[in-house]
Amino acid sequence: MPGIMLQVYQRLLTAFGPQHWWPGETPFEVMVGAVLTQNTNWQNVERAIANLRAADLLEPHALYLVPVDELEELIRPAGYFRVKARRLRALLEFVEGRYGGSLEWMFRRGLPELRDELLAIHGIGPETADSILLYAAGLPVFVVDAYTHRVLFRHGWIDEEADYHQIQDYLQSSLPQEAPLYNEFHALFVHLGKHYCRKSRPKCPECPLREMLPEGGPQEAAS
DNA sequence: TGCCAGGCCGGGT
DNA sequence: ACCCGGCATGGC
Repeated sequence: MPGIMLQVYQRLLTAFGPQHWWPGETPFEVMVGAVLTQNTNWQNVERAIANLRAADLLEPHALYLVPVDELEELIRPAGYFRVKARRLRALLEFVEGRYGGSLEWMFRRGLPELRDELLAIHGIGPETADSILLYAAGLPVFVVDAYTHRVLFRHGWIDEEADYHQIQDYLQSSLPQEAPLYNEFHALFVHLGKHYCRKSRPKCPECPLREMLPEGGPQEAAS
């Protein structure tokens, strides 16, 4: 009998199909997107990325040479643009200073050292670090986000107060440790969270996981 | 038209 | 240790 999370994965995959989800055309674009999407709609991030692409700046050394105030204007559509410009600077200075601007060299560092290095950068928290590790470097790290938390909590599979690493451990210990699986599963969580397991007005009756809800419906958030 | 979106940091208790 | 405000744009 397969684990519950494997069953969830199978159901979502059957219902939605493979997402082939890759949040960028290159590893560097993925890295930039990971910072820009912090608490922000992906659609806004795409506008900011489009600005960077139009300016031919989707490359570590080129972007590193851009002054913060210019960077701010380029990424303005992504929101929190002053904060994010500085977070991107911190990341770029790290890549430049520590790895000579080479993501190849950076990714060669591997787990768990690279994760620790990323977390030490100002403005890079667990989700941003893990997005870079999974989607840019292809390393087997499950990305936990607000959608993941909500889906797992509403079905009673985790506590509402479960922190990032508890949720990550739960998923990684329930699944084969394979990057392609984590990649696809995370994308399926996002799709589910956006269209069915939404924050307000969830569509549980039509959700592919409806039969896996606890007795009496989804867990409600504590008041 | 308000509410929300793929977080993270820093300051106050 | 915990809680909370700040950060900002654009779509539904």
